[in-house]
Parts: sequence; structure tokens; C-alpha cells
Amino acid sequence: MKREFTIDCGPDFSFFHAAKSHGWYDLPPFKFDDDDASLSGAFIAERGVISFCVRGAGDKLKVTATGQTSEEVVTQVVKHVLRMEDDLTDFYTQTRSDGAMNWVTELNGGRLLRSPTVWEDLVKSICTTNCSWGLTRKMVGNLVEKLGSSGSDGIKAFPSPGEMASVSVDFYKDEIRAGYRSAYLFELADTVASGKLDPASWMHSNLPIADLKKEIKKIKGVGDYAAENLLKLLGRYDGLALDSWLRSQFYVRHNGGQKCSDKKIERHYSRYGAWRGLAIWCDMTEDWFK
DNA sequence: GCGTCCAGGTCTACC
DNA sequence: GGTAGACCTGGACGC
Repeated sequence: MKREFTIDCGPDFSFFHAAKSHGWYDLPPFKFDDDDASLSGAFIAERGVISFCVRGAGDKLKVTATGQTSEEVVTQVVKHVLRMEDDLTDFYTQTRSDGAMNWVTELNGGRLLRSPTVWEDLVKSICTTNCSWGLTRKMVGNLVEKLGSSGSDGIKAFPSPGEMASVSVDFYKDEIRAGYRSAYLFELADTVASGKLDPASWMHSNLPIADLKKEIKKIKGVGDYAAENLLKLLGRYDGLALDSWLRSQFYVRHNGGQKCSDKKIERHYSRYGAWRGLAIWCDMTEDWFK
């Protein structure tokens, strides 16, 4: 079943800047089509896999969805992945008064694309650790292709915890090419599938940021970077989620190309308080939108 | 084509 | 708490 409808997004939302805010649009099931500036994706609903395609159209989004579910469910997922209901008022107040960051306010940036589920973001975060972006794409692509279920149009969704727990550690090594992460991914899938861990609960957790980070870091394969990256996707921006790319960008933009300590980077963004993780990301990706 | 080196983030053992 | 080495893959490079 295919349906088309629109979602009001208002004049202060930029579909393009949300969809291409970071590399997630490049990881399946997401796909960004540059020719018609559309983002497509897929998710698992009650009665099977739903695929969707979103385009920006002024103060509306045009959505095409295939599969058996309601317009409301698809709308909810689209709003979730594009961060449409995130309140960035405080952040924009700060970027507006910061000459170098004013572009974020003017372009309505700062909405970091996320997956339909915390589970998917968690697994993808682990797949970004200790490897090139090319390998991340390969691992995530293999997960979707070899373990994901298809919708009526043949488009596959990211595999559920159950689907990922149904194969062996060797499958992750040989087929997914996850290397030493294989045991981590299998163990994580098994823990979530059996109900011992519920990543979705982190979305509305009342835990202080430090405690929530500790909780997330209990998962094998998740260290400071991966935990802070996931926290950003949960709407908690206290951590910088420093990786080699972010550090190298900072050195060039703010330290004359010379290496410096992480503490210096942290001091640079400390004025943004609880928004510092979003501030560094916007600052380092400004060139993407020029 | 083959072998070697390197980058990447986290875990574990050790101090 | 801090540090060193191992983990594994793919790309770059030299031969």
C-alpha cells in the first residue's frame, strides 16, 4: 500500500540541513538522493516493514510511504528522525550572538539526523568505532542486506535485535566483516532481544547525563566517543564525542593546524554549556553547507 | 599481485 | 587513574 501526504514543518525548519547534518544519511537504510534532494529510509512497524521518502517543499514536507501502517505512524517516525520537535531555542540564542556560529541560526541548522530507533543508532555508533567511514558503510550495509527484513517494495529495514541475535558470532565476522566487534554486536543483540536491556528507555531517561553515559558505556564496544555520539542523538549534548576527524578539524580551524589536548578543545566550547556537543559539531561542519 | 604499514576507538592488563 | 598493547579491517604504498 502506497500513500502520499504532507507534514507541516513551518518556516524555521530546514529539511536539507537536518537530512545532511551528519553522515547517517549515507548509511542504509537511509539514502539521500542529491538529484531530487530527498531522503529515503525504512523502519519496522507492527505489520511489517515501511519504507518512506521525504522531500522538502517550502514550509511542508512531502512524504511517500509504502507498507501497511497509518499516516500518523509514518509522520511520527519522520518527525523523530529529522528532529522536527527538538527545541533549539536556547542553542540558537547562543549561536546568534556568536559571530562565527551565526550561520547555524540563519540556516536553521543543528538538527542531527537520527535513526527510527535508539537500537539502530546504538549499533551504527559501534560500527563507526576504530575504522574508516568506508568500513562503517560496509558493516552497516551488510547488516541491512543480510539480516534486514524487506517491505512490499523490496526495501529493507535495519535488522531488529531478534534478527541480529538469530545469527552466530562467526556470521558477524565472516559476513558482516565486523572483526573484533562481532562478539560485541552479538552479545548486545542477545541482551536487547531477551529484554535485559531497553535502549529505547534512554530516550526519556531522567538520569543525570554522567549516569546515563555510564549506563551506555557498560555495553562492550562503546567507549567515550560512541556513548557521547549516541547521547547527541538522544538530545543530550554535554559531551563533545571527539573522534580523530573532529580533532583534526579543530586543529585546523582553531589551533593553527597544530595538535592540542582534548582539554583545550573542551575549554573552547565550554561557553556553550549543555549545548557544547552540538556547538562543536556545527562549528566543524560549517564548510559542508557553503 | 603480494607484503607491509598505518589509522581508527575500545578493551584489558598492568603499574 | 593513567598507560601500553592488542584487537581487525581496508586503504595506501613500495616492490
